[in-house]
Order: sequence, then structure tokens, then C-alpha cells
Amino acid sequence: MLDPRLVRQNPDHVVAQLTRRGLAVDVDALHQRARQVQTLAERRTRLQAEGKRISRQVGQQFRLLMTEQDKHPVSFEEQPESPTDQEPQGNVESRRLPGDVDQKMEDIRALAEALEEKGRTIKTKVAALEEEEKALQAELRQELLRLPNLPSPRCPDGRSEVDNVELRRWGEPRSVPAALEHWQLAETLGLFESERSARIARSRFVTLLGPGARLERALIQFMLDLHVSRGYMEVLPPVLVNTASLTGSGQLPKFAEESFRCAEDDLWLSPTAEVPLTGLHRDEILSATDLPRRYVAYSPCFRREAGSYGRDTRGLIRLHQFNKVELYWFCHPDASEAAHEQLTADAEAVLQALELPYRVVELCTADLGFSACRTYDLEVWLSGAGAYREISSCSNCSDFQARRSSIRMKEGKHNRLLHTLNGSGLAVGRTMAALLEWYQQPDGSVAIPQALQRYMGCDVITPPSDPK
RNA sequence: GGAGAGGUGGCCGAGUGGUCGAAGGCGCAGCACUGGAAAUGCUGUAUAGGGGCAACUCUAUCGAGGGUUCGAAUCCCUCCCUCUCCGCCA
Repeated sequence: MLDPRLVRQNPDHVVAQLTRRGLAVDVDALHQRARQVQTLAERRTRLQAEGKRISRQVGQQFRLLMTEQDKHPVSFEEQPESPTDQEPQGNVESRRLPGDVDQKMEDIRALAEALEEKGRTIKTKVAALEEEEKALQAELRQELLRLPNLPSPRCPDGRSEVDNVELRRWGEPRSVPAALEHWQLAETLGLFESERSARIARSRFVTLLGPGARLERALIQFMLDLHVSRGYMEVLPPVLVNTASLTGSGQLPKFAEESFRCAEDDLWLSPTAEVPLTGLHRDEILSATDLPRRYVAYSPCFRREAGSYGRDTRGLIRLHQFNKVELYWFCHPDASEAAHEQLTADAEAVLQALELPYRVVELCTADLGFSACRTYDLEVWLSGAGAYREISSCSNCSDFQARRSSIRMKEGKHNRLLHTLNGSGLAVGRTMAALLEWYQQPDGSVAIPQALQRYMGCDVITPPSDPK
């Protein structure tokens, strides 16, 4: 979420930055509303202060009354409360009180009643103002929640993905003669089942089999071990997450159609471990001294992939359920740019260890994700397809998710929103696809890269000797 | 799912419907004492929002949301969460 104060005080800046993303937003209306909320709040606060003063005065009157009562107990005989209290103290003489004492107590009571009446009036006024303010506030928040993060000044401007900037390449793509795509290889090697998976669930699900299942598990464990050795804390989070968590990380309210939902329970299938990891410290204040906090989480991810019906229908590239190892940082706001480079390097380390060629692309303003202010994509070389394909997206979300999730850090006396970053490290299915295509051999087998062999328990996957 | 107990500041733990944002303790920070430290003493220690150059000040917050009241941590209702026991279950 954007800072409401920024919208109130510098709407032009907000407009300019959202325009860089190619968004035309009516910030004027938003700005008006933000100021309106503030005006209402000021009026309400002043009234509340007065009401509070009055309540205290009523209390004072009651105390006065009680001290008078203690001095002249019997004069209150006509009052219904606790007659037994007064009985022992009552005596005939004090029944005839001097008129001025009676009068004094009458005055106190009258004053108290007048104050009470005043309090009632204020109460109804405050309630009315509060209602109006709450409604406006809620509208404002809903609108703010639908606005994406502002791009970093360093994020390159662009109108579409063609304006993304290639930063560097690692490894040499080689053209393999008669290269097969991974789903073709998988078929002869018996690594997974697509059609039967549609029977179990529906299309865009996969069931991994034999060495395929083993390879997926090996990759997950390999990635986790690698990142843990580089200083990450391993996390295995819930994959059902509530609405607050999805709102906190930016998936809701705008992208509800992208996630599967268990409507009866206010739970959703998490589209990425970024969601539970953001939620891990929701409503917390971390100490600045133990930042950065770096987490690595394996989780299955669930996405509806609405509107991608024709694309990537075969194989492991685009599924409703896939596995991902996610890197996540909570860090000091001044350190997030360096953290972004480090996190990206950590994701790259996986591809380097597996010796798979890739390139790093910086997304332009038009291609930036909702929560990100800056993003590097890793694109791995798919030999079979003969193209680079996204396998990781490493984003700096600045304070955007932290504000939505209220995650702060204590620095000296002050609390300040921290920064969050996330990146795939890596998408496991796509890694398997790249690996199969890159390491395919003329005899139809697939070599296992060295780093993975101890996880895989072999150095090659060969076609079954007796197919079917 | 059933029965019971409970949710108060960083932590422990008081709290009578009326200056209670909340005693006391621990922890933490500063100062004093010390050659240095421990111990001790003093002072200060929540968050959010608004106003003010500032000292400061106003409002809200005692699990959450409603209600009663001039006034709620305190009374009433609903929900959530934690703990114990039973049932079920990997």
C-alpha cells in the first residue's frame, strides 16, 4: 500500500510515478478523500476531547455530593439507595438540615444533570461523525489497496515487456541437434503423467512418477540445502492462507481471480510462499539489530492461471499446482538495494551449481509486478524450445508489503516500516524442464549434473528397458 | 466436535464503573557511585493518528467487534485466539 500521507501531501508525485507504470489513476479524487477523512477526524477528536472533559466534571460532582452526604447522612433518606447504610447513623436532630445545605446539594445535582445532558448531545454528534469518517476511511483504504507500488527511480521506463533490459548472461546456450522438449523427453522416460492427472484433478495438473518424482524431490532438497548454507533460515509454512495474509502481500483485493479459495473458511491456497512469509511477521516490530532476516521456504504453489488457456499447455511450465523454493528478506530500508543484488545472486547460485545457462533481465516499469518497485527476472535456457524462459523473479517490494502487513523495525527510539524482498530460488518444475532439455543425450537418456547426483542417487536417467 | 479455564504494556502481574494509558516487579536506556565491574540509588522507558519550530498537547488503543452509561480494562452480547480434559484423526 502507498503511504496515505504521501497521497495527501504529494499527489503529483504519486501520479507521475504511476504514469511510469502506464497507469492513469484519478489521484485527485483520492487526494480529496484523504483530506476529507482528515478534516472529519479533526472535528471528531475535538468533540471527543470535550466529552471527556464533561465526563470528568460529572465525576467531580458526584464526589462532591458524596462528601456532602457524609457530612449530612440523613438528608438523603429520600434517595432509594442503601437505606440500611444510613440507619445506624441517623438521628432525629440531623433530619432538620439547614436550608442552605439542602440547596447546595440540589445545585450539585442540577449541575450534574445538566452536564450529563450535554454529554448525551456530544455522544450522538460523535457517533454521527464517526460513522461518516469510518465509511470514508474504508473507501480510501479500499482504493489505496488497489494501487500498485511506485517504481524505483532506478527502474527503467518502458511501455511493455520489450523494454525490459538484459543485464547479463551466464553460460553459453548451445543448440542441440534434434533437441526434444522436456515433455517429450519425459514421455519416453516415464517421468510424469499429464492426462491421468486431469482425471485426478483437472487439466494443468501433473503427477510425477519414478525418477521424475525423485528428481523433483532432489531439486527441492538441493535448493534448500544450498540456500541454508548461504545463511537462510529454512521455513515450511502453511499453504492455506487467510485473506489478511493475501492482502498483506498484495495478492488481494485486486487479484482474487488468480487464487483458489476455500470460501467456507476464509482460506485460500497460497499462490506463492511469499504470502505466508510476509505473514510470518505481520503486525510485528522487529529489532533493527537482527535484520536482515532471510528465509527460504519450499512450498507448493497454486494458481488459477486465468486467461492463459492456450499457453504452455504441455509439460511443467504452467500448472495450477507447482513447487517452488522461495527466498525472502526482511531488511532495513537503507539496505534493500544491496539486499536485492544479494538475493538475486543467491537465486543465480542455483543455476550456476546446476550449470544451466541463463540471463538476468531487469523488468521495465510497465512489466513490474504489483508489489514490486524493482525486479530482476532470471531466464533459464530451454534447449528444446530454443529460448530463454523465466525461472525466477527477484523483487524489491520496498515498504509496500510492510505497510499492508504492518511490519516494522525498532531503530533507536523510533519504529519504521522495514523493506521486504522476495525471489524464487527457484521454480522447481521449470528447473526440471530446463535440466531435462539441457542434459538430454542422443540415446534418449538425461545426465544428472554433478551437484545433484548425491540427491538423485544416480548420474543419469535412462529410458525403461521394457517400455510398457 | 464436547466440557472447562484464560486473554491487561518488551515480559510477569495488580486493577473498586469516575483525571486508569493503567499499581508493583522484571527487563531495557541514561545518570550517580567505582580504578573498572557487580550490587545499589535516581530518572526515563507502548503504539498509531492529529496539532505545534519546539517544550508540549489532543484523540484512540487493556484479544476483536458491538451494546449499556454523561463516563468501561472493569457490566452485557457476539466472535477470535491460547491452555487443560474428552472424542476423532495423519
